[in-house]
Amino acid sequence: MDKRSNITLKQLEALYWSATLGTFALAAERLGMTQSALSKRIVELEQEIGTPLFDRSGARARVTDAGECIIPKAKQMLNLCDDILIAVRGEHGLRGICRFGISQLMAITSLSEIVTKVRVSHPEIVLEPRVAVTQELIQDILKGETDFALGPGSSPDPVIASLYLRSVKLIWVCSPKLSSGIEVVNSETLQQYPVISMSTHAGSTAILNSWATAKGLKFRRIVASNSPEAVAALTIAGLGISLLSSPFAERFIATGELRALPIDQEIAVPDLDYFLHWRTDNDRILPKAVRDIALSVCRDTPAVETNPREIVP
Amino acid sequence: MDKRSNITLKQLEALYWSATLGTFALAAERLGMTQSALSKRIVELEQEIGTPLFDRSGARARVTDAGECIIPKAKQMLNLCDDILIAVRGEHGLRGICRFGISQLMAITSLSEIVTKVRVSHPEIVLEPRVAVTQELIQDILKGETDFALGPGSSPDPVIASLYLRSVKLIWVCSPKLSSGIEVVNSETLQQYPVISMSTHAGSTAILNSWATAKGLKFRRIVASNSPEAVAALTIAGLGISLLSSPFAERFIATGELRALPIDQEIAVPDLDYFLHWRTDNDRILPKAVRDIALSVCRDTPAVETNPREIVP
DNA sequence: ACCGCTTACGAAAATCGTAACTATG
DNA sequence: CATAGTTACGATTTTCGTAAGCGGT
Repeated sequence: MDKRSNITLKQLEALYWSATLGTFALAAERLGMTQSALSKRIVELEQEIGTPLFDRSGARARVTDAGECIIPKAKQMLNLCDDILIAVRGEHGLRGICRFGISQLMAITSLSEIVTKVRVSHPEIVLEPRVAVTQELIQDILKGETDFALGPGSSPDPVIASLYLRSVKLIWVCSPKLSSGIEVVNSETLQQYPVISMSTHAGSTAILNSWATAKGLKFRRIVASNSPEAVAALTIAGLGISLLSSPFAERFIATGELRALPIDQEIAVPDLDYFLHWRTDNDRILPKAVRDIALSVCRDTPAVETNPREIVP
Repeated sequence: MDKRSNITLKQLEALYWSATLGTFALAAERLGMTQSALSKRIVELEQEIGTPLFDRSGARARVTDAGECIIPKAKQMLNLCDDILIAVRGEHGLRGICRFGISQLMAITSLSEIVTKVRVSHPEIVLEPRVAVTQELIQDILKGETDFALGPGSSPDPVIASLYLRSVKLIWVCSPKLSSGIEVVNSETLQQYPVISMSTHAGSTAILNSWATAKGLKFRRIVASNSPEAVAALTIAGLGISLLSSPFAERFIATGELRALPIDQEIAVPDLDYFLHWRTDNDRILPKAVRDIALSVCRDTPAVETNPREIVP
C-alpha cells in the first residue's frame, strides 16, 4: 500500500489554536465545533505523524516538544493558505472570523469606522468585537481568545506588543444638581463627594489610583462598575463625581446631563494613553489585516512619525 | 454563517500534479486515484477560491494565470507538510512514492545500492524505478512521470538540470565464435560484421552514431533493440559485433560468452557520460531526498570537487 | 474515432455532535 | 465537585469509483 501523509489543514488548525489558546475547549469554540470533535482531530494528527503532540497527564493538555516543533510550520501553512486566497481574489478574498477586544471609549468613537473599513476592503471577514476593560482585554489576548485589542494601559508580558495610538484627556464630571457646591476638584472636593469609578481592572481606574497616591490624595470610592455607561448614569443621578474620558463625557455634557469640573493645575490628572495590543506570535494574515485597519483608523499621529511611546518589545 | 476557507491539502496536491504533469489523467494515476475523482477535486478547489484554475476550452486542460500564481504557494505548503514529518520523526519520517528513471547499466550496477540506502534511511518511501533509454528517461522527467533519472546524455530543455555522475567506457565485443576472424575494430571490421546496437533513443547509440560520422566510418546496423540484455544475447549468439558499456559487458566476458575487441587508438570511441537529471522546478522534499541518495551512490568524484562537466542551468 | 474531461449515482468512509465516562486538582 | 479530555455511537456529510456523456482534435 502506498500510504500518503494525509495530514489535514483542519488538523493543523486545531493544533495551532489548541496550542495558542492552551485549551481544547477554547480552541473548539474558536473553530466553531465541539470539544469532542476537536479532540479527535488532534488524536488523528498525532496518529498521522506518529508522535503525541500534547501531554495529557496534567489537568490541561500541554504541548509537547514535538508539538512546539511543528507549530511554526503549521502556522506557515495556514498563512500560505490565506495567501492563496489573497493572491487570487485580492485583499477581498480574506475570509474568516477576527475577534478583537476594544475599550468602551474606542467602541464609541472608532469602532464603527473600523467595521466600515473592514467591510469595504474585506467583505468576507466576520468581526467579533468584545468590549471590556483593560485587564480583560490583555488577558483575552494572552489566552488567544482575541486577536488584538484597542485599549489603554499596557502589559509587562513580553509576548504582547503594544503600539501607541492616541492620548485621551480625563475630566472630572458631576451632575448639574451637585455643581452648585463644587467649583474645582481638589482634596476637599474629594473628601466631600464620593467618587464613582470603573472597576479596578480598568485603565482609567489605574490612572485614578496612581494619580491619587502620587498626589497624596484620598477619596471615597462608592461604586466600581465595569461599564462607563453605568458610571455615567450613576454620576448623572447625582451619586457622586467621576473621572471620565473627555470624548465619552462630551455627549452627556452636551445634553446638560453632566458638567465638567475644572481641576487645580497642580494636581492635574495625566492623560490616558491608548494602545493597540497584540501577541507578537500571532502572525496570521487575517488578524493582521484587520489590525492594520484598526491601526490606521485609531492612530492619532501620522505613521511616519517615530513615536517614543511605542513599546514594541 | 462563518465559512472558513476549507481548502484541502489534497486539493492542492491535485493542482500541483495536474499542473506539472499537464494532464488530469496522469496526475490521477500519480496520486493513485481516478480521473473522475481528481477532476472533482480540482473543481472543488476552484469553487473554494472562486476562480478557474484550468482552462478547459482546449483539448487538454491548461493552467490559468490564477493557477500559475498559486502553484508555488501550494508547493510550499506540501513541502512544509513533509517538513513536519521530517521534523517529528527524523528523515525516517518521509513517506510516499518516488518514481525515477534509470538506465539499464545503472540499474545493474547501482540500483541495488540506491534501494538499500533509501530503505535504510527512509523506510517508508516506496521506490518505483523505471528502466528506459535516455530519450525516454528525459521525456518522462519532462512529463513529470518520474522525479529524476539516472542515465547518459543530456537535454537542451532549460527546465532540466543535469549533474555529472561518472564516465563509462564503451567497448566493442563479439562472440568468441567470431573472434577468430577479428583482431581489432577498424573500418574493415565494421564493413565485414554487422553491428547490433540499441535503439536510436539510447545514449550509447547516440555516441555510436556521432562517433561513426566523426570518424567517417560506415557500418551495417542489423538490430536496434531497446534492451542491452537483448543486444548482448544477440551478440552472444554470434549475429554480429556490438558496442557495450564496459561494466555491463564484463559479466559476459567473465563467463566467456563475449570477448572484448581491441580498437585502433585513432578511432577510439569516446566515453559515455552519465548524469543525474531532474526538473529544476521539482523542489519537493521527498524526491530530493531520494535524489540526494542516488547522487551519493552514483557519483564517481568526491562531492567537493567542482566538475566542469556539471551542466546545471 | 480517440483522447481528455465532466456528470450522475450508488457505495463506502470520514466527520460531527450528543451523551456518558475518566481523571485531575 | 468542577473542569478538561476521551470514548461510544448514530446521523449527516463527504469522497470515491464505475459508467455514461460531451467536446475537441
